[in-house]
Amino acid sequence: MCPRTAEAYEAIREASKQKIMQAALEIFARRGFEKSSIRQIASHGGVSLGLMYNYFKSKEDLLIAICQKSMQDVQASFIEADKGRTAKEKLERLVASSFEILAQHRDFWQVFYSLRSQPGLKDLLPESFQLWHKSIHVQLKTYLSELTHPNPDAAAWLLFATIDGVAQHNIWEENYPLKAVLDELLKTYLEDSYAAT
Amino acid sequence: MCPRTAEAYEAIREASKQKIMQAALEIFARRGFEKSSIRQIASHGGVSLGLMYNYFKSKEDLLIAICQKSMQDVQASFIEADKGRTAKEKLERLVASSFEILAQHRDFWQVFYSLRSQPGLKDLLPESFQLWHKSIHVQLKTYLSELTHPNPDAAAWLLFATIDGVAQHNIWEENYPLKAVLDELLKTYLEDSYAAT
Amino acid sequence: MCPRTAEAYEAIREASKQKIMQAALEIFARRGFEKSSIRQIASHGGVSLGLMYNYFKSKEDLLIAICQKSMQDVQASFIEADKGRTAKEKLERLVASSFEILAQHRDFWQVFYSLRSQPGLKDLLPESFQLWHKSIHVQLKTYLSELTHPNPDAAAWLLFATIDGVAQHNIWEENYPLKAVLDELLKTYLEDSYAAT
Amino acid sequence: MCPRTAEAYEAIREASKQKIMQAALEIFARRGFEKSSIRQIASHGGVSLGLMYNYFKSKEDLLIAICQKSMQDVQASFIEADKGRTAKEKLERLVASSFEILAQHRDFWQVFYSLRSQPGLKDLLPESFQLWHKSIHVQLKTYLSELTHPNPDAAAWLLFATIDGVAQHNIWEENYPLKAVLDELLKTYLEDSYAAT
DNA sequence: TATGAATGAGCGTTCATTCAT
DNA sequence: AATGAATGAACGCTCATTCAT
Repeated sequence: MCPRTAEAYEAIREASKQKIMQAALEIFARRGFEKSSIRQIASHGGVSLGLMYNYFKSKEDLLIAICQKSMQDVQASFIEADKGRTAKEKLERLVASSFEILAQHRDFWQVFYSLRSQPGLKDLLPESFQLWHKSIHVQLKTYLSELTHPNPDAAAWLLFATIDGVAQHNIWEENYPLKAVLDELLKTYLEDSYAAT
Repeated sequence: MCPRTAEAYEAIREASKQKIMQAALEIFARRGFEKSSIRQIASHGGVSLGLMYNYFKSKEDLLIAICQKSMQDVQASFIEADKGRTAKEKLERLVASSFEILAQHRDFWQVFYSLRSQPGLKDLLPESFQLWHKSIHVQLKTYLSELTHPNPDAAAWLLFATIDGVAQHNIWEENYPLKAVLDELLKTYLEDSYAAT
Repeated sequence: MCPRTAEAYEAIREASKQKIMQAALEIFARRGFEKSSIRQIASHGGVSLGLMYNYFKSKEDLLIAICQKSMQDVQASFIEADKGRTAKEKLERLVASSFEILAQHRDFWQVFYSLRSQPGLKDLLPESFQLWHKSIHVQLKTYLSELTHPNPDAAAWLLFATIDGVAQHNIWEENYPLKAVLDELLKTYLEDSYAAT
Repeated sequence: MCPRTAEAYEAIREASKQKIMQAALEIFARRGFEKSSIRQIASHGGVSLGLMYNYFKSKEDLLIAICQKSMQDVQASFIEADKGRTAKEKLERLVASSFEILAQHRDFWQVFYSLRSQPGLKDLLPESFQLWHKSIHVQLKTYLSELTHPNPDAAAWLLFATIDGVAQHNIWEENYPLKAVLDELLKTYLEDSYAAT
């Protein structure tokens, strides 16, 4: 009753995995990790309850898998952003692409921000998130150094916090004036007034 | 007909209430609202499981009571901050006092930020939080207008996001260079260069 | 702070006891024994939670006390009914007084009937209820014998069941045509047709 | 892709459902609905605590399911009873079948009567029970009309109360002389003396 | 591979009861 | 005599997880 050609197995496995992860991401974003049940995810993904455990050890394991996959996408986008010529252009690109990524992966960011503020869950994704945080700070610091900012380290932290804050306000607040705020952000941080101060 | 006096009972009640609220705040901050159980809170507070229900209708009611109490403290501090003479001084005080409050009420802010990012929980505290959000934006906008900022609305959103972002990074990140970042923040937003641009 | 003349104590005790029993009877009738809480009863009676335990060992003990007191009232009324001259008159009086008692002690009967059908609770009031059941049957059988009923034992059971059934329908059913049914009852059981059959 | 067939699952489901319903009926009858706990039912049925919730939304839902199933059986028996030729025969059959049903579904009737007398629970089964009550009265009234009873409405209420009362006494009283009482009942209500009076 | 019935630890909550005052 | 704060066993219920098929 269930013969399969061997070569089809891997494709089926991958398809099921993706289906489950996509369903889980949507449910996690909509209801939060704690309040999402495995049943809801399975039902939303159109698979059986037990199938999930063929691919993921546990609910937390599923969350980790989703985060790692999404982080890869995000990282890829960031690397793309680094291709500007001048430091100013790079910074502009970085900001612009950050918010494009935010729009494209809204569900993931929703989940990401709620994970980051939930103390218990932060420890689940220890390495990647911490490393990523650091790397963003370093990247920003580099750009600001190239722009001859007098205090690139503190300014990089500040800019990072600003981007983070805007991103979150944009997610939680409806009708957030994102464009105006980003314009203001670039004006504030990219005025070539550093030499003057 | 010789029970305790009414005042004695009131004192006992108030003490127990505070003990429970304090214990709950610590547990909520440490583990998140959803993952905190009544049993953990009771145990941490050194009271029995059922005592909470003498004072709070439910776990959610307890959360609301905690938030309202903490919000009062926070509001009081903010009002204090408004006593500067010039707009610049007011803004400086607002930023300074915000982070003093953050340090003094770390647990509450931890809980606040995790509530705000959890989809379901945002609706629990609808009025006060939303109003507060708005009022901060308005206050910042007023200060920036007084400082003749060319685009006070967008700048107020931006500044708000920055403060929010710094606050969160300061909470999640150990050894966050808060002082340097705040200096940079004030330098960035309080340069009296608005007239010039 | 709480001096009392010794002679007043007993009066106070009795008054409190009655207040509690009356409150409990009303609550039990309205919500059923299981769903009534000690808190509700104390609150309804205007006394403190703990006072009840000065007078009654437990919730069940309170129930028993109420039933015993009410049964005494009921018994007294029944004895009164036995004062007719002829058997026919006695039977008429018994029926009439039964339903008067029912109307006067509605709350008790409500409780009584719900107790009787609740298996666990039947055992709480073991003697009085059983004895009372038997004595009613005997009394009815005597009357019917005097009326030369050919099968007084079965008829007494039947009449008892009828009275019981009418009483319950009258309690649960709104707008129950009690008067018409009782007329019919008397007509059915008191037709002097026994000699004929 | 080789799970059990859909029919196999359905059979398993039905078996478990029946097991739970049967266990619940027995426990409800023995201890009353309120005093019966899900744990007792599960234990008595030899299944796990949570299994009930795979099949029934709640404890109340389980009760409703049990009542509906039992009511169907009861209704079927009543319809059978209506097949007599004369009104007298129909009435005889109705009474006879009522008490056969009572004997066959003793647990259900125990539960039914305790539900009916418990104030809060009466509202749980609103439609079917109320309708059924009415329909019995109507049916009895019809038979009595056909028997040219001078006051069929009151007599129908009376007969209904009698049947109800006998049924309950038969349930609560051990060694109840049911046969004799029923004979007496039929004699009382089926004497063809209506024309004479 | 895929299914979903079954489990049971743990949750929020209630409430009869105790006891220091 | 009277109070009500405090207790904790037990409740109905949820849900991540297991496993026979």
